Amino acid sequence: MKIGELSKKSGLSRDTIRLYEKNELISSSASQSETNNYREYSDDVLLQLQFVSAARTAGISIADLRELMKAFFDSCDPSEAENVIVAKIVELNERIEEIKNVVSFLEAALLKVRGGHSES
Amino acid sequence: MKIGELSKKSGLSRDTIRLYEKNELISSSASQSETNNYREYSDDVLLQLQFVSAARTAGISIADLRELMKAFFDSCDPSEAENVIVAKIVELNERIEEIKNVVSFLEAALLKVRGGHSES
DNA sequence: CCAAACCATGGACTACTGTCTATTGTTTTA
DNA sequence: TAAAACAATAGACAGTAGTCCATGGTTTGG
Repeated sequence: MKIGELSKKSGLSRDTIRLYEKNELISSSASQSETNNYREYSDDVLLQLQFVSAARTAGISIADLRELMKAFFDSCDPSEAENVIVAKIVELNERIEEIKNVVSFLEAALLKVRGGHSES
Repeated sequence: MKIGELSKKSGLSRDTIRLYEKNELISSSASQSETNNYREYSDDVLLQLQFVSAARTAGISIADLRELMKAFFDSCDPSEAENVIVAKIVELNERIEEIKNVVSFLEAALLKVRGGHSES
């Protein structure tokens, strides 16, 4: 498919898709036609974009995603790929804990706001 | 305390502290001295900075933190403050779920990388 | 056929965060 | 008292992420 269709299906703008491609998060091939330089995207790219989109929402940087996507698709060395992925899982679990801490703090603050004016 | 001490205790740079103050995440008072315009920070500000720091690490934006800090300290209307805090808790829990989804995806990818070449 | 819709490219631009620098003034300390 | 350390301010700067625009080429539908 061409970028317009990919844009519609992924919900990402053309510009964003091109940005991701420039950063090697996805790849494309040249169009069949010899007369233009349109890019052709496979269905797999749509799946990849869906993952990338979710990961970006979760706060994973483009640079980190490049590493991940490379590990998924380009790695000649499986153990290298494994290391990258495991490291990212660890990091994300840490982030979950951080967010949980913030949530705990907010819940405590909520109790105070709701009524606990016992001190001072 | 003055900004140097606050910087040491919080682990944030003077510049970052000033940035946060400009964005109303913390506040300070004028120094006792009449001859300078140094700012004076209370111990509470240190606690606030520790929260802010954790929240920034967890990916909460300065703009959102301004709303939260305002809800904590400046709100004349407790139910308004409550709404802001509850909304943020909901949002953070959603973010946790998003990150968990990404982790699940990565774990599945790990299985594939580790050996599961059964299909295709 | 021709206009509308599509595509690629490059660069400008925005917003956000944070750092660094220069300047100037104040306090501390040796 | 003089140097060193500290402070405030403003503006420049850098990196990240994404959008917008201008240009020019291509495809498609009426």
